Amino acid sequence: MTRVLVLGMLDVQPLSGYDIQQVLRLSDAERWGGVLIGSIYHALKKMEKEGLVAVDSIEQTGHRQKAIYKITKKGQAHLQQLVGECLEASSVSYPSTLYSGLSFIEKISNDDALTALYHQRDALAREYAELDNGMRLKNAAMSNHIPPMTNLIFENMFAIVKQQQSFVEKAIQLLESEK
Amino acid sequence: MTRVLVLGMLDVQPLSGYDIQQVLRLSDAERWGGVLIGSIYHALKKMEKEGLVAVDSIEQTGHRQKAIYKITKKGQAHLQQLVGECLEASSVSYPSTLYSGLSFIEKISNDDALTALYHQRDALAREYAELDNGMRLKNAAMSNHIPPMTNLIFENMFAIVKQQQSFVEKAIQLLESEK
DNA sequence: CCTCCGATACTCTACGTTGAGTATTTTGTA
DNA sequence: TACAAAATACTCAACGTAGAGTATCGGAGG
Repeated sequence: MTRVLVLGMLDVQPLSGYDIQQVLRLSDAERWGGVLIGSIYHALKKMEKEGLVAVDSIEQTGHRQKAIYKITKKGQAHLQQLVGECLEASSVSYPSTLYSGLSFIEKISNDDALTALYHQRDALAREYAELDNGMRLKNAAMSNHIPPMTNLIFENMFAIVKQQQSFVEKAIQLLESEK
Repeated sequence: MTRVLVLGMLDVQPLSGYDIQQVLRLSDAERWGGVLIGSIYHALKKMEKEGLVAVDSIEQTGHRQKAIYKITKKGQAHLQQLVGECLEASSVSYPSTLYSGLSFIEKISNDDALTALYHQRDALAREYAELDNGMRLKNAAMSNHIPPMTNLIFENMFAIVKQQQSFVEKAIQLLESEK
């Protein structure tokens, strides 16, 4: 997945590892992608060896230098391959840590469990607020003309968070009723 | 997460790595957990070094032997810690591979994209069917007395798959309308 | 003019995951 | 009873992730 993001960005224009990190940070991909610095540089190095990307130029700034990578023909073909795979592979992702926590919830006291789930609820509320804020910013930046696919993704993210909120709410009610 | 599952199971009774794999496979945790063999043995070895689990006994069968692990006092404390963390950490998980595929969907032809998304739709339908089947089996095995928390988890899984299905449907419609 | 803080650009190592691979034992079946 | 297939039990190396750590550079305030 890191590879798709990195290749996809390099296909627009040559970038350095740091640039990629920045663009990712500013784009909404940061929220759902969660790709960290280490993975980006690793992917670049790896893909360079595989001939999917190549160093375009090296910019010098005093004693510091940065490598600008560009995508190769082979890399573009690989990108298409990867995009296809991403689209067709089953995409359900369950909140497995929460599930495992709930599965073994009897291992801790009812009170401790409730406290933890209240934190969970707060975290979800924050997530929702940040998402909302992110979309407002995006809307403002694009003067209310967000591309339809991006919009679909946003809507899906909202739906996922909402679903998770109602799930946690039910779990809390269940625990509270057992008091 | 592997650790919670492994510790949680060992807290019920001593098991070997292979046993853990089997129990996981039979339980519904296999569906959402997706913990692989390698990870289990790795977790066991690691936790043994940390004093969270210990070898309870070694069963000999001819020239083959299997190590039965048990949880330690320290491990039980750690398990409680972990369960708490699992419950309180924000649990939203977005389908990031699908998102990245959709983000770069212009990199492939409209037709290829649609073909891939039809596969995605099929995969989701299969997932739904398997989930349904899994719950029926569970219901039968427990003679319709599934514990409420397990039931909540099942319901949440259904909701997630359904949400994903409607998302993919919308994406498909969007692409078809652009033909 | 200096200095200190934050941005820039990347390195490095520890860690968990993944699944193919290995070797033994049991089971079905002819 | 003999043989192949399946189950058992685990090993191992390659790989990606993670994020603390290192070092340089630019600019704002004293």
